[in-house]
Amino acid sequence: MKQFSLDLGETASLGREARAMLETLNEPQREAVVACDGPVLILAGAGSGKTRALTRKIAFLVTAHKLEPWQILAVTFTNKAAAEMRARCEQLLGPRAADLWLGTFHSIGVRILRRHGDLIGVPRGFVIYDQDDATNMIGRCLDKLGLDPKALPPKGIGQWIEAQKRECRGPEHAEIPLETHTDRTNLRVYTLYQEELKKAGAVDFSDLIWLPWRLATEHPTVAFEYKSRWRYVLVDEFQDTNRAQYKLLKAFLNDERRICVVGDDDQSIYGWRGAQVENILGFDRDYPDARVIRLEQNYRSTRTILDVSGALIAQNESRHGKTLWTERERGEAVRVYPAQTERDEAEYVGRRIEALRQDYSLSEVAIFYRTNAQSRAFEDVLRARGLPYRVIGGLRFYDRAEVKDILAYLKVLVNPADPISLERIINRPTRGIGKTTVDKCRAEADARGGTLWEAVCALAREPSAGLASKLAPFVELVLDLMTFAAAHSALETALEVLEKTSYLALLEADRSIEAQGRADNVKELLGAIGEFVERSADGTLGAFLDEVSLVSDLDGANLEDQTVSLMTGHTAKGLEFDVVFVTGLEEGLMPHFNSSDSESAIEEERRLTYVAMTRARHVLHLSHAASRRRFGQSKSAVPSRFLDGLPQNLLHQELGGYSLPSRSSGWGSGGGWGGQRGGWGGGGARQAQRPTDDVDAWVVDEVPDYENESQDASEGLQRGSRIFHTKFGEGRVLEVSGDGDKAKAKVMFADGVTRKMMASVLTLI
DNA sequence: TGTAGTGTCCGCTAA
DNA sequence: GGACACTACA
Repeated sequence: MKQFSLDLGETASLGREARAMLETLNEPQREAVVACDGPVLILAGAGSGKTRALTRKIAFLVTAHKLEPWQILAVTFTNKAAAEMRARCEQLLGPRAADLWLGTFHSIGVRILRRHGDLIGVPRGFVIYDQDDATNMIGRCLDKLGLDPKALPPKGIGQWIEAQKRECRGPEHAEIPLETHTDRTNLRVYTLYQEELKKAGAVDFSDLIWLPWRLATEHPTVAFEYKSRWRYVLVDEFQDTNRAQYKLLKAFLNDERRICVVGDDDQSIYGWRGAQVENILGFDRDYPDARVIRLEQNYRSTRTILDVSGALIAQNESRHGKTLWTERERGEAVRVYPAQTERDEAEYVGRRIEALRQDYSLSEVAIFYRTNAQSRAFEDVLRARGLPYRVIGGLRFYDRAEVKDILAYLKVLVNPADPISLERIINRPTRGIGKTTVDKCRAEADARGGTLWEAVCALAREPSAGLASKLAPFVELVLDLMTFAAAHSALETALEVLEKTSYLALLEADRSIEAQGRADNVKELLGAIGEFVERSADGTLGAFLDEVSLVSDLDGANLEDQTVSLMTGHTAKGLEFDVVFVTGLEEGLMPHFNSSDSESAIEEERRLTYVAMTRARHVLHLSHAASRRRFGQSKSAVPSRFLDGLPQNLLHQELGGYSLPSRSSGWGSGGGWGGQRGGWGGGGARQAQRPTDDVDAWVVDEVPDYENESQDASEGLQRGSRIFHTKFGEGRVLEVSGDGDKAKAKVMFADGVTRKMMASVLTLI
């Protein structure tokens, strides 16, 4: 076999093409590219050019070591990252890059299962269940077992099952915990759940990881095939892999052990979904001969941003520890804005964006927050100021009811055994098949031991059952669509579904704003299908469904156009922007309430904050609010502990609305920020103050109520008032009864129908 | 069987 | 503030 090892000193003997792959790299990057003959761990700090090193390495393997692209497996965290890496490899290697095995763990899992899944009872045409579908399925299982879903929330059981699958433990596995009664019940559900999934021809997200592992361990021929194929394995964002993913990698790794993992323990932010920092912290235990390379030169941020974020992450106890440095300029101070309310915070962000607009493109501005719900205030302000923005994440496009409806139709056409999708569409749009009928169909399916679809077909053919008149047309519809789908493209099929079900027509006939939005979403889905058919070599329905099952929040977001980006810190991982706002730096939010119980959870929150801060190239803003609306109520908040201990000389304290209401000036002036955690004293000119201890004393009831200002129709509503209703549109009040919260109004709407409803759902116009 | 209204619970991050 | 379950009524 060809000599695989190359020392740095030997690079002179490389061909011109291979040498080019080493150009303009710094020393550690070059070392990372060249180290090819055994396990390699690259500890890559934020902005240290790891994607650059990875793509160069792939190209180096092809040009210097003459590996075929299909002999290289590269695993990324998101589809977007995979697409970017493929594009960059194409620049280096040309069309050869198309043959690389490059994708997320989940997409590679799908690929393997599609090819060999039948060996472990996964049919070729399986569908992928998202968390929603899986939860529904668990609900069905509880039903069958006669268990009460209120006492045993399906979501919780789902998490338990997911935890087992993360350890590659099937229901029969010896190490399943059985200590408590809950464990034992969960196992009963898990067992049935797996059976039902099998019957349905479906797999869930975690199955996409652990079933391929099972394939490899139970079927040596399969393992052998991939072991001989993949001569080099690269893994990005290794700090966020879970145990099953690591096991999967090892199961397909051959004796040459040519694996290169890249990650940053300081950026591990997915512990809550099973990521094992230990994978990266203990990599050199698993592979004692692993070469460890550190990339510590940062090319992204100013020195100030680096120093401030570095001071934050240095407070974590459990970390490899590394010091990022840069040759870049000192840059501007990090601005800290103490806001009064979340509205005030959003206004500040809006003002700053307008000021910075001269120097930076809006596509280079990002607002980060801890929870998706926080986007609202920013959206309101940006909209009011006419600043274009885009929210990434939150309610995902493919999670919207109308989109899921259409996808459910398509899933049933591919795999009618899928009961979750079938139940979703059986009465949508309404065709008189209600719960009672569906229950009868379920019972029939159980009695015959077959699938729900078989039961529906059988009952449709049996007039004596009394359900046939409702079911027969539905069965005929689905059968027609199946025939159609077999001979047409994914896009044509989707159009046919909409046509035959009148789904879109019904939405368009409904004049309400919601229905219009839903109709738009359906059309957007059609656009996505059309785009997929054009782009993909395999434009089948099945391929499309696979893809949409695995889209992440970032996928499809066009970050280039002239809009401000809003997203959570989690979604921001791997991205960078010139101007960054890290918002909501308050105790309870960042760190989040649910993480306050353990030091390790706090450390993860700190890493999340660190990730958010290190996205910034030039200008970084940190902000917090004295009070924030949660669940419709104002709640007071103190600045996050993460603000303490930042180097004061690198911060610029903005004057903000964060101040005590005048009537309670008893806290005195100046020095009020000393606090128990320290670090905030000293700023004599600072206007903002906070109470040192008694948080509950914080006065919030004077916070202006922006949300409900001049909108509540329950006051001022009278006979003859013109009103607006989100569903029925404009109307005129005929009669008002009751008062206050309980006031009701009789309204004549534009469609000529009179309706009686709560006054609180109406808006005066 | 479907719909609107009401009550209740719950709340983070996500492929 | 929203998702969901339950109830009253058409």
